[in-house]
Amino acid sequence: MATQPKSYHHGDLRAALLAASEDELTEKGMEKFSLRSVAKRAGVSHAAPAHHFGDVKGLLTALAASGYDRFLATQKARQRAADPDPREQLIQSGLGYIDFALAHPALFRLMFGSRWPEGTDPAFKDSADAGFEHLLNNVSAITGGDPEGDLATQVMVVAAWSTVHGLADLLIGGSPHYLAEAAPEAREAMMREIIGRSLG
Amino acid sequence: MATQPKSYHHGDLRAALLAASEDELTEKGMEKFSLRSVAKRAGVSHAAPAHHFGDVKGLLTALAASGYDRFLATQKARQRAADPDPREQLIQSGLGYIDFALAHPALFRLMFGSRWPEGTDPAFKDSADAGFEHLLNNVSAITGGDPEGDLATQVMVVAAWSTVHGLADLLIGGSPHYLAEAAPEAREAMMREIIGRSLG
DNA sequence: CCTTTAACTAGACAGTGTCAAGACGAAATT
DNA sequence: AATTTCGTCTTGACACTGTCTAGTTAAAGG
Repeated sequence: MATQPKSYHHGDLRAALLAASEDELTEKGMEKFSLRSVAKRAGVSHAAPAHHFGDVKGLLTALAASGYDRFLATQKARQRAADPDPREQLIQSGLGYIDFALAHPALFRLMFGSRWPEGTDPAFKDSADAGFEHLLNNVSAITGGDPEGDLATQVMVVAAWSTVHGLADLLIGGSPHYLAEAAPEAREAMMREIIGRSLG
Repeated sequence: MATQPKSYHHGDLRAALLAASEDELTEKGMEKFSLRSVAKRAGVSHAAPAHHFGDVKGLLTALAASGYDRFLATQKARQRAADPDPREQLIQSGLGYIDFALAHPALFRLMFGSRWPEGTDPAFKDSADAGFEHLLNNVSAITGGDPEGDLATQVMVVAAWSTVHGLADLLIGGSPHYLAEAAPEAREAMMREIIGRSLG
């Protein structure tokens, strides 16, 4: 018993609340999410979260930021284990994008598909921007162009991102059925084909 | 004064509540949506909606179903006004898909990006399925293949849908900035290019 | 040891969705 | 034409929500 569990001061309540929030989100979804239930999970009073996050929006903003960090890590991990060819690297990053979405659907939709997070929050913005920059780097490694000036690079960025993002969001919703219900190998093969096609 | 506005029986409260729900959704977003506020908009008591829709999930399911109907109508309208070439028809349908998402972002995300609607509801299912069948028809008009058996047709269905859906969902979120902030003509040109590319 | 200060609790408040009971008014039955 | 029936809507209550204020605890600094 390295830590006494019931001291008045928690020790790292901020981290505990983030973990509890993610459990709450995973089990109940954003539709049934409750701040008081999160506090109960962490073993503190219902008003404790306010001191660390202000309100529920602040808590969800921090959770989404941590989500973006792990989201990027998932993509990079897949890229490290794959062929270093720039085109293959981008495809692997896209497959990691989709992996994360399917492993954490409610968190993914909190990040991308809701207005809960405060977009102007610095930590949130940094984490979200890092993901976008990673995409820009992956694409410019293929085209050799500047993401800010070169039109072909911009088009490839939008094409790859929208295709991968659309696949992720549709699959979370179970559509289309013959892709969502396909065997993992067949599904990945089809997604590889489609992502590759989007790159021209 | 064709109708007396304050009779005990409303007349068509069901339709009025659906319209009020959409206003509520548009103005406050799903995050601040309130059933009691919807009832107030329609000028009835807070418990009146229950008799027509059961609970809030029932109301949102019906709203999403009506959304799918208009969603499909938006796509068909754009197709009617365009070149009958099958490929151009599919692109126009996709641009209509995105038009609807940008015109009704909260409704679009209620339909595609939430677990609020009850997926097993017959009316909802019919409306949602009609949109999918329309996509299948558009694609098989290009490939000439059977959507259920032909792999190339299936791949094109997934490619087109995910690309268009991803564009719509990203644009609602304001990403990527150089596409979201582009002039309408430039934006449509880029989207045409990207959707066309997804078709191979 | 005493004071300061951050961390957390307790209680109250307005607002939420849902349920039970009843009031209203139109349509159906006699 | 009078009366019953029935779908429609209201009222009031309930448990639960997020947030605010005031107060309690315990760790840190002088």
